[in-house]
Amino acid sequence: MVSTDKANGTKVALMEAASTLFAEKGFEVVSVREITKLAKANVASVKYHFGSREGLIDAVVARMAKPVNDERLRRIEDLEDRGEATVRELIVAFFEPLCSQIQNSPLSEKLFVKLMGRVVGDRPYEFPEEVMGQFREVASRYVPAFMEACPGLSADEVFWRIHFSFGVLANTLTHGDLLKKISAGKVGDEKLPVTLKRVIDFCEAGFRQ
Amino acid sequence: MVSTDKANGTKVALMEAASTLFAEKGFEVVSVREITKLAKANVASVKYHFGSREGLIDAVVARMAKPVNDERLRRIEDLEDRGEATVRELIVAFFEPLCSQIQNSPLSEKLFVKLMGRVVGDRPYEFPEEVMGQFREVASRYVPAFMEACPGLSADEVFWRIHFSFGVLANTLTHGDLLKKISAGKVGDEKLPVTLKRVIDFCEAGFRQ
DNA sequence: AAATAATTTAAACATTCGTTTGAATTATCG
DNA sequence: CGATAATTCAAACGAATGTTTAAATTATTT
Repeated sequence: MVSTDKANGTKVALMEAASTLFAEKGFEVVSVREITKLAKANVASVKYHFGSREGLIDAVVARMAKPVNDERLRRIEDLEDRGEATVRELIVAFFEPLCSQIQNSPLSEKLFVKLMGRVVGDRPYEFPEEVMGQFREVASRYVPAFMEACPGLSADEVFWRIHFSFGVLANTLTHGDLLKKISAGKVGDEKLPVTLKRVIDFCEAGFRQ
Repeated sequence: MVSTDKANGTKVALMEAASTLFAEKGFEVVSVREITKLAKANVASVKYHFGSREGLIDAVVARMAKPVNDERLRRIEDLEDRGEATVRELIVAFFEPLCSQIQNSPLSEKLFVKLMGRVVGDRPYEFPEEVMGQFREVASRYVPAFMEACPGLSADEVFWRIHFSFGVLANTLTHGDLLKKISAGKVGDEKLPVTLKRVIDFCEAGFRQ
C-alpha cells in the first residue's frame, strides 16, 4: 500500500538519527549499525526503507537540499522581476535560504548548521541525481546574474569569486565551532543569521574588491 | 641500528603512496591495504615503520606541515623586524608558504595541493601534538599581528575574518578542481601561485571591507 | 474474521578492516 | 665468516562493515 501518509515512524526515525550522526561525524564514517541503534530500529530497516546505506544518505541530503534550492530559485526570480540585482542581493539570495529551514528541523541549530555544511562541502560524496539537477538549475540562474552584476569582470574572475564564497560558507557552517576553540571560547557563540551576516559582508567585499 | 640514513625505501614508499591516496580520497577512507598495495609493500610494514595507521597519517601530515609552518614563522619575523605589517603582507606571509614546497614534493602539483588542503581542512582528524604545537605557535604570532594591522576592528571581527580566509584557502586547495567541472572545463587550469593570488586578493578585500 | 500486504526481527552472509604473529630474509657489524 | 640486528613476509586474528534471508509480527483490506 501507499505508505507515505503515516506509520512510517521508523523511516523518519532513521533519517533523523542519520542526520544527527552525519552532522557530528560526516557521511563517510557513520555506520548503518550506529544509525539503527540510535533510531532504535533493526539493522535491516535501512535496506527495507532506503534500499541501501547510500539510499539513506541520498534521502537525508535531498530532504535538506530541496527546500533550500527551491527558495533560492524563488528569490532570484523576485530579484529578476525587480530589475538588475546587486552582488550583495545575489549573495543574500543564495546564502540566506540556508537559515530558513532551521526552525522546521528536528535537529538542534548547531547540528543543523553542521549537516548543512556537510551537504554543501563534504566531498567525496556524489549527490543523488535529483539534487544535482537542483544545483545545476540554481547555478544556471545565479552565475549569469553574478556576471551581469559584475560588468567589469571576466567570466573567470566571477567563477573564482563564487567558488571562494562557497568555500567561506561551507567551511563556516561545518567548522564554525572551531573558532570557539581557537579563540579559547571567547568568539563563536552566536546564532546562524548573525554569523551569516558576517559571511555575507566578507564575501561581498571579496566580490567588489 | 640507526635507520634514518638510507635503505628506508619502504618507509618513504609508504609515505608517498599514502600521500597520493590521502590527497585523492581523504584520510578517513583510505585503507592500510590500499596503501601497501600501491607502495608494493607488505601489509605489516605500516605497523613496523609507523606503529599504526594513525602513525602513518601523522607522519604524512607532519612532513607537510613542518616546513610550511617554519617558513610562516620566518616570514612574520621578517615583517616584524621591518615594522608594522599590513593585512595583505600578513595574508601573503601566511598563505604563500603553502606553495614553496611544491617543487620538493614527489607528488604532482595537483595532488600536492589537494593533500595540503586536506591537512588544513579535513576534519575530523586530530593533528599530532607536534603539529598542533606548530599551529599554536603560528597562531600566537599571526593573530596579534592581524589585530594590530586592523586597528578599527574588534577582536571578534578579526577572529572571524581569519577564520573565513582559512575557509577560502582550505576549500580552494581541496576542491579547486570542482571549479573546472562547474565551469564545464573553461575555468580552473592554472598553477597554484596564480590561484593563490586570487585567493589573497579576495581575502584582503574581505578583511579591509 | 479471513486473507493479503507491509513491516519488523534475529541471525547469518561474505568482505573488509587494522593489527598481530612468528618465521624467513636481508643487511650490518665485529 | 659468523653473529646480530633490521626488515620483510605470508598467514591468521578478532572485530566491524553493508547486505541478505526467511520467518515472525503487525497493519490493512476484502
